[in-house]
Amino acid sequence: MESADAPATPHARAVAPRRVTAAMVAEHAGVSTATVSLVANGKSAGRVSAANEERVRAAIRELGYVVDGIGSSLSRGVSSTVILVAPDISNPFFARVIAGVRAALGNDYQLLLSVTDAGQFPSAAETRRLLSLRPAGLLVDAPDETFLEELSAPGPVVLLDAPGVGDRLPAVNMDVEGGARDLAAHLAAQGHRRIAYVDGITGTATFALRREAFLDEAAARGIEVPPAARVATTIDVGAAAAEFAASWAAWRRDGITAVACATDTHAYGILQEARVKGLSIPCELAVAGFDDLPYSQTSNPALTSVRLPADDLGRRAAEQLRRLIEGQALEEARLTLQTSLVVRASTRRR
Amino acid sequence: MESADAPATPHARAVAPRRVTAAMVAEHAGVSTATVSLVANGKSAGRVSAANEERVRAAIRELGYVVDGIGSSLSRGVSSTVILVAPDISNPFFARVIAGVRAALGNDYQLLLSVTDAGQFPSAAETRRLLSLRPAGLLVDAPDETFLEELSAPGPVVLLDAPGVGDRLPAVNMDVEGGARDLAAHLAAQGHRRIAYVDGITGTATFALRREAFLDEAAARGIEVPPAARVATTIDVGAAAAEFAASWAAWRRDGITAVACATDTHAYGILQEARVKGLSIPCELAVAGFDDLPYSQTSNPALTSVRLPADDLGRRAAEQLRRLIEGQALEEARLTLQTSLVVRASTRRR
DNA sequence: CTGAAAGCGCTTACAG
DNA sequence: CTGAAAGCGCTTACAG
Repeated sequence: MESADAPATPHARAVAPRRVTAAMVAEHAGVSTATVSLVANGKSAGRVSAANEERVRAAIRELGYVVDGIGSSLSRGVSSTVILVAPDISNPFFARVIAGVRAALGNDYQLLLSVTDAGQFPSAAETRRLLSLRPAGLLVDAPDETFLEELSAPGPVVLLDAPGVGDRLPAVNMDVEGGARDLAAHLAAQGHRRIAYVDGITGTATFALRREAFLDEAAARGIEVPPAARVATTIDVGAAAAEFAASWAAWRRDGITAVACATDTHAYGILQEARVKGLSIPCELAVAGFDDLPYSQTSNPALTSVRLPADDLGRRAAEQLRRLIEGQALEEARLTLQTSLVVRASTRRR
Repeated sequence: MESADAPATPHARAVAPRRVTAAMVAEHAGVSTATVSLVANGKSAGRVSAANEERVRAAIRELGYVVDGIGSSLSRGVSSTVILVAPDISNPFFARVIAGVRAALGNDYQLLLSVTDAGQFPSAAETRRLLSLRPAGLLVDAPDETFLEELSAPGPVVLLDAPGVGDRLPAVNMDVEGGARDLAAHLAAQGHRRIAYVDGITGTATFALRREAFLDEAAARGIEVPPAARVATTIDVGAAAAEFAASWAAWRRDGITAVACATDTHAYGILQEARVKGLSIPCELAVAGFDDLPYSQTSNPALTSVRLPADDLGRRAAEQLRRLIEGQALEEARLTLQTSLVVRASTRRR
């Protein structure tokens, strides 16, 4: 666009200078672009003389050269981007998952998130466009089967939090089942015999697993969860509070003494509304959740919760993906991380 | 890598087939890749015969061709990716901002998020790598001056929620100042004369603005906010609750009758702890926040809050960015969106 | 309306 | 150790 005979402005203007290319670096250093590429990518060991190496480094520094991601990707056939596809971004749990992913990816890969509206997944068309960016790998959080079917990614994929979904793909899951059973056992030990269960309303696999395991273990320990005491709301404090406000009178009559929730967020809603009703917790009503969000330590009363290893989930998934990207075989294609029940004041009667 | 004489498998295998290129489509349709490019990019009007157009479309369909983002970007000099850089992902407010951005971007641009740990911004090196992906444009949420200084993006940039920061860049802000003044006026009208202020602890510009405007308007209306009643915590329910628990006795002695918070999240903490202490809200203590998160409608009592137009913030910023990307001039480089005070039970004494 | 060809910036066998 | 050259997949003047 600019005329070619305009005087070359080296790095006089700090603002939006002409893009610095490997060719410019090469000329500046008096070497070929091949040498520049080797040095810039840290592949120079034993292949570039110390003198040239130093020259190239100096030129890179002076000109402020950064390897162009697009050119590099086209040439190598793949970018160094890892895309994390996730349906639920506004979740403190998810923020910690991301932190884990970033830690494992380090500086070698660029993490980008593709998110849609709450609970949604990208459409097939969106996914294809994502893949056309040639990501080095894909991380897919809490996917549904439909999404996985139309995914058919050509490269490495690792699922996170996808119990029972996409069985042929590598995945990192959490033992929510074990956590659910621990919780049921704990409530049984505290003497509860009739319990309510507040579920999530999305069809995410992990919720079904939490519920089924809880109900199963509860039944095995002589706890009843009457059909009228099984409800579901969106993952929202207010929605859970409203549901509890509407249900509590009947539940009380029915002899309910504890509420187990599919997420801590639901539990916060129960706590809030129980306080409004003047219920003493845990004496009149015990409350427990899943996730062990940070706030569960400071809520009043502190919330008993099944601790899910969010950071680890992200970290391990990213580690697996790296192995795949780097062509290594996975020792175990599907990992399941431990969970643990954290008992706090909201259920501790003793 | 594979030997060239391997039999071409057309679309027999659904799983990870060979990447379909424009050249393959061209051959299939009996045209040149130039024609394929024109059709695939919707630039065929008046430049491709109806017959060829149809042939190409058929071939695209049959082969499942998708324009390669990398090749396309390299050729055009820019990708169709918009990168949203944000320091605070786990925030319900931010989820709505993203929804607005997505709505405005539509299918023309691919939105990718670059996030770091809470409150952090990408390092200069990370940013350079981001830019090497040649994004069509950059959206930067709640930036600090340092980040903007080292940014120096070559392409279009629009800031969101960056009051008083990066004055030379286009931005979309919200009139938090007006909202803060409305809130102070409302509390004055309700008869409060001594108020506490709970601030955020990050140095984000919007918080400083909220606080200064509130304090200024409060002073103008004869309200005192004693130094001992100005505190700051992280944006966390538990942290705010703990702060209130520690401060309330002194505040009460000091005659404090209301607490204004920099975010609704802070306010939730105050509400929680006030309930624990058995305070009647709003009679003994009025509480208000900023953001008007969804939960503020259903909290008990419902929370008075300064409503910030999150969707609009995202939408308008993305619209501005699109104009910039498409080479149009901005009518107004810096927009300020209206805010409004939503009065609810937590402050309505009347 | 159409296609051959140049070029985007890089990486990587390959020959020396 | 080094560089010339091919090639990644696409877009876009350009000539016809």
